Amino acid sequence: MSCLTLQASALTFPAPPYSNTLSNDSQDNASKNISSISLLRKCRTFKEIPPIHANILKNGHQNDPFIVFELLRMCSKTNSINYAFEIFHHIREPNVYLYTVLIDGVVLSGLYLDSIRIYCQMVEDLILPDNYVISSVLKACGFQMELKFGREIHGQATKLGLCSNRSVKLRLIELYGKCREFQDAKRVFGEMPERDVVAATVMISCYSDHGLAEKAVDVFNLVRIKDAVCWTAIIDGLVRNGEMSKALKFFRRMQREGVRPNEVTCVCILSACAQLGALELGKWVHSYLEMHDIDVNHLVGSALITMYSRCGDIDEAERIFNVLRERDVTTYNSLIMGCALNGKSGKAVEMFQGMITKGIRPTNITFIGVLTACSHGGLVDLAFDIFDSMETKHGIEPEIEHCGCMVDLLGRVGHLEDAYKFIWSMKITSDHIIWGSLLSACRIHKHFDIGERVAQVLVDIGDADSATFILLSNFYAAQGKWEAAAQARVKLQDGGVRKEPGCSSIEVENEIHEFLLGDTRHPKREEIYKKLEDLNQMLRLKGYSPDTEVISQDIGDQEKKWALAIHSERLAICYGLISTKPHTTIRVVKNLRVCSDCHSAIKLITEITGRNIVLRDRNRFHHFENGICSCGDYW
DNA sequence: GTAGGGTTAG
Repeated sequence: MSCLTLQASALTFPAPPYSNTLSNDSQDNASKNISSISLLRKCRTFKEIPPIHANILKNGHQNDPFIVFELLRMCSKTNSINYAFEIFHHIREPNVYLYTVLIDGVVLSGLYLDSIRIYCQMVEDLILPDNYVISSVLKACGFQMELKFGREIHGQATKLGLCSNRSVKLRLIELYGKCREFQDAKRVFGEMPERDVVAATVMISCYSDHGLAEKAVDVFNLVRIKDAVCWTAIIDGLVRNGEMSKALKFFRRMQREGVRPNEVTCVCILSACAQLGALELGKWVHSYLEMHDIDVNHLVGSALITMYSRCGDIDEAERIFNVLRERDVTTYNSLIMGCALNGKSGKAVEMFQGMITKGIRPTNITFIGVLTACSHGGLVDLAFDIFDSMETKHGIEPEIEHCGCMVDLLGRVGHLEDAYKFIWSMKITSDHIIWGSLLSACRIHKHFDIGERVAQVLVDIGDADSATFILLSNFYAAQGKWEAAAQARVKLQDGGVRKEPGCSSIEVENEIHEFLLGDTRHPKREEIYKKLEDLNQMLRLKGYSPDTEVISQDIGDQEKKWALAIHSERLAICYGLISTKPHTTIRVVKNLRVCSDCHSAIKLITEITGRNIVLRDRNRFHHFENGICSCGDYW
């Protein structure tokens, strides 16, 4: 057997320091064994384990494989893998059961390479693998994407006659699926006696992981009796591939077919609601959780907080946070980012400081949240303090996203030269996103000299995407350099990259209605455009005149005014005005940044109609009320 | 007397 391509170097197995007096077979010892085992099985936290372990040592049971098995199992269940290693090192002759339970624990801790090494050690010790240990090590190979070694294990399993085992087959499908070897995954899937719902679920999530949502749906359709987990896998796959409407359709179908969603299903649907800004559906899921007594653990809690905060209801997000039974870093991350997006910078910083005081360790995501908050709130000094503390106090190396927050912040407050220097001083390589963010700030602050330098860098680094060409085009257009602007547009088309069209959506009676620029596809288009015309007249009476500078194409003034008036967010707002009750809040989600002209127009629209309007754009929330926006015209 | 099916925040 040649499985030693990976060295068993990380782990050594010292000789046992204990004397090897095995317990005798007396009735007394047997009952002690059973009581240790049942005690261990009752453990819920790690701190209960050492006293029992001490007792086992005292009674000389440290070499009883059944007791040690239970000890190791409890260590991995209570997330104490180092203690498990310690125990394992002292076992004289570990058998396949003990190796398996250790490998499982190591896999659970995410130490996939270590678990593979332990398996190698086992084979070196001439212990014959069984289907359980093969399944365990295959799981490690899948998560580590260790295809070559995984194939070797597959070969060993075939020689040992273990490949007919269902668990082994499931793990093989998972291994090949995670490694994008779908031919092999399908071959094993086809060998399964029936179209197995669990195997199908594995296939579905692997296809979804690799962006192959259609293939995932094909597999899903093959399954005759679909359970909640299988439904959840396809819904989650669609959500993660950006197919929100399809995901919601599957969710409705799931309920029509009488399959009860579980808490994981709810997390996935809440994530879809958060991305769509579908508050009504999100609320429905929330009440569903309450009605069906589904446990709101920290993941469900985080999903609820994210849903409410991304739908603009930050008060409800805070309320959920406050009543949660368990709060961990994920719940904090969700609310910190929620506060940041909703313009509550102070609250976000307060939460961040609070979690540190409570001893909860922040993650890289926490810093993206709190730095975004600083950026949106213009808190320069505080942002630098926090940014510097990442490495010095928290041992987290800043990534490009964190640097991006800093550049965004310096750009917003008009410190453009500082931002420029900051990018050059970064330890990590800059990208077109960070330079693009600075270019955008240069355009807003009309700092064309720095902008020209930034534009040159962007052209030089040559990894520009469609958004970059649009930024460049808009930058030149803002200076009236129409030819350069047009050239950037030509490059955009030459590169075969298309501009992401501006799209706004609004949820009315549980339906999501989407609008593009000048969209005329909606069944109520006539009423919508009539409303738009009425509003335009009222806007003119209020002294509003369109700021045509924001339109960067070289077209006539009259055309520019029209192009602004039919921006997708205005169409969505008009649909909201005609289809919802007076005084209710209108909530619109836009995929791009709102332009300054629409921003001014919407402020006036809240004055004219007496409605509150909540607009979520690509970067943040704008809560419009009585002619004022929560962003303080600073975004 | 030792043992597991798949799905989860940003």
